[in-house]
Amino acid sequence: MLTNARLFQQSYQHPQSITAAISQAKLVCERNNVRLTSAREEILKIVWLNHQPLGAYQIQDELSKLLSKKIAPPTVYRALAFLIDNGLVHKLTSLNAYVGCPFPNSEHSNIFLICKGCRKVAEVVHLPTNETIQDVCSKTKFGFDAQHIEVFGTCSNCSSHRA
Amino acid sequence: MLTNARLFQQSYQHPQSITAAISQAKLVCERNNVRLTSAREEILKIVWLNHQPLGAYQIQDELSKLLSKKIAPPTVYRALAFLIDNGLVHKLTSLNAYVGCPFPNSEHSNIFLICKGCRKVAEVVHLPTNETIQDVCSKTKFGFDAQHIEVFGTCSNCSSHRA
DNA sequence: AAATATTATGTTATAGTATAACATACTAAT
DNA sequence: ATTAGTATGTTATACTATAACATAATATTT
Repeated sequence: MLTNARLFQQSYQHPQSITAAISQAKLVCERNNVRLTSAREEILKIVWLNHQPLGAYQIQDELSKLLSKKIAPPTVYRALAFLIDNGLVHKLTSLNAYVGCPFPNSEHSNIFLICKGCRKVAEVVHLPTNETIQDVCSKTKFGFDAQHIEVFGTCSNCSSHRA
Repeated sequence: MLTNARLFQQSYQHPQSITAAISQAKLVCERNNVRLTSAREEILKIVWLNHQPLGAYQIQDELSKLLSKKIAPPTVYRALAFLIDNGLVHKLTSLNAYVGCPFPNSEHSNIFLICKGCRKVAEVVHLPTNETIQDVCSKTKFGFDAQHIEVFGTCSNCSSHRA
């Protein structure tokens, strides 16, 4: 099982993870033969710098501050669409918010653990869950394309602190 | 495994399922000690009459036609919130659309099979998937509250017709 | 290097989704 | 009959996202 669930721990401060994420993003873009432009890179950084998923208009504000100029929504949405297409960012549909993908290279099942306490979100790759979903699809003769799983609850840090 | 996936079949025309859904809804509301008012009941019918998930503003239009008067968004959203709270309707967050729950009485895992061809959505209750998700939660010490699973693909009817 | 094609961004306007706030009406329980 | 609680009507507005068209940057061909 592959996960970044340790980000739920207070001590976890994603050490050099942003720079690692950016260099990995560069590799992904090279492989996909697409361009990681500065706007896209800045937005990826902004998403990564925040432990909580960000809304598009929060990203707009951050980018606007960073560049000291007005940014219009299409700029943000276009960059997000690009990042999502290339597996670098995910949209959490129940929150209308966006998070950086911690393992853009792996095939993944997109399980998101969303903490109601701290609002942080961890992603998990879990093959057994993929298999059970495949089982559901075969039983219903449903041709599988993609899945999106959001799990709501309380992370370990929040449950120990607010116990 | 509990599912209404047969609605994907063209022949499936939910026979008396709307009236069954309404009477079941009445039981649920009685049990929960809440009121299924006429606005709520009409909206539940509207959602049930459509095989495809409906957006809130589509529901608004339908209700407006049905009652021959203007309906404002809060009326729809309040009824939807009520129906969702009582497990009678689900929101598909990736579509911003709403569907009737075929088995409001059962504890369920909320797996939605969303067909890209006909846009119909089936719901599935599948305990093994629940168990794998529980496993993910215990491994990450994440206190489980709820889950929402959306699976995208092509239903049997669409894949046989467009093969 | 210049011309062209392709891709990305800026800009304005608007579409689509959802809720706040307050007034009124209905229902249930004294 | 009065009151408390719940539900609905109404208006305005907030939040989320995209269409459409102009401009700029990059890549490709000549």
